[in-house]
Amino acid sequence: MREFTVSTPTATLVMTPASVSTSHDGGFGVRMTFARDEEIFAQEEEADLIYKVVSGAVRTTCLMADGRRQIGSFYFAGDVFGVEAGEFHRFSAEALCDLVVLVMKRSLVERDEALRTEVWRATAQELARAQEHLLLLGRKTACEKVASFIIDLARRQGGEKVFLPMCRQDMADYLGLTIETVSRMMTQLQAERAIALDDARRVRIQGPALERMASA
Amino acid sequence: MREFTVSTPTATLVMTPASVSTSHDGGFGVRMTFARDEEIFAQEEEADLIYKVVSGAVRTTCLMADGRRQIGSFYFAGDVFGVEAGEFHRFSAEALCDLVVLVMKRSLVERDEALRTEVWRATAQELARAQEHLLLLGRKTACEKVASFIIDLARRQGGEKVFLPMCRQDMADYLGLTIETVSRMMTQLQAERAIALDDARRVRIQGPALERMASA
DNA sequence: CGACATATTGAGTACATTCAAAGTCTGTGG
DNA sequence: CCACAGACTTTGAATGTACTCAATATGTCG
Repeated sequence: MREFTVSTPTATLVMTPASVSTSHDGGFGVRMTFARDEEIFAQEEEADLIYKVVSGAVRTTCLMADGRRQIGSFYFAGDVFGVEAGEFHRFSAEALCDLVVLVMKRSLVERDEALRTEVWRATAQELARAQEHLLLLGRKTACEKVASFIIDLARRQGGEKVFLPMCRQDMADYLGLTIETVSRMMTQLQAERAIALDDARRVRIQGPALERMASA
Repeated sequence: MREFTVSTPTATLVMTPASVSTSHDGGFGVRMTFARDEEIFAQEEEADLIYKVVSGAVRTTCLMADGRRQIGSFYFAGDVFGVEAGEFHRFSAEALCDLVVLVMKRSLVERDEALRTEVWRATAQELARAQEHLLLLGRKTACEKVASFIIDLARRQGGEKVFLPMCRQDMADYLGLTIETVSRMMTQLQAERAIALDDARRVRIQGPALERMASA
């Protein structure tokens, strides 16, 4: 169906003394960088590390045997990801674009009071996001899904101008749609003057029309 | 669209000395009971309590302005629910059937080491469930949704015989379908000898056929 | 038994999909 | 600077899965 560059995280892991920081920024330890589409961890892989985005963006995806794909979430600067209830990752994580993260051993996080609190907050926040996502997937129309998605990104980026760091396929796999449908809805939102497109990835929200179409 | 009996929790809150237990069972404090379809907490209500099911079952639901409904999760004996990242509940919670829960103040949980750990584990587990639910809603067919749902319940109940404590409307709102489609899929699964129905709520899983249809 | 809620079945429709083609953007090399 | 290749996006036409509306069946409780 689609292909992914499967390169090992270690291939780009920077472990020079200069790249290792031991405190600040929540106490997360090692800095790592990934190129666009590189895998950070794989589905079914052991989950002994916890990550925090410094810059760039991440998607987590679940791939079914026949190639169907669901994106669980997108993560941006400041977001924590990779937290699991069990021993293994249930989704894989990939860099949406060039990425810098801080990485910490799960066992260390569990021992440190402040880190544990931070990770707990992040987990609860992620659950809230997932629940919002459930409503979107289960009960919203294609148009509402796309509108909600743009509004969500706008909130996270804090402005009327929204940059979409992901391709249409990623949007589709997040929204439970096809690329064609996403594209059609973008066109429709433009026609209805809810958004304007500078190019495929640069959206401007035009007044309150989009909010109305999202049925938040 | 549909109606709910909106009665206050306090109406059935048992606060006699006999019903108050202070420890055991994870340290959750006060015992409360709810009748079928009673509301435990409401969407947008302040989230200052955390709950644990003793017996019975719970559904959490999000209601849109136009009546569309999404069920976030079902909770059974031993499950913790009502945990929020923010100050308010984003879903409401209702008793699926006669229900007994243990209730504890959120502020107390946050102060107690053992409780905090238990609640954290429950939150991470709930996130994992929600992610599985995302895949189901976003990428599975109606038939796969119903098959997966029955298998999930079977795992939680631990056996070939599955009891569905919820009505078809609740199943539909969990699976992002209509009652008619759920009903048709139940009939289809029967026709294909994946399940047998003793009555609408008593399902027997017939060998490995159902697993195959779930595309887990 | 009759009344009401819940569940199933049937027929026609609609929304999103599939398959196909055309258009746009980006980067590379001449 | 322009031409070309490849990836991504948009548009078009036909199809199909799940939905809506309607009727019937089953179950439960007075």
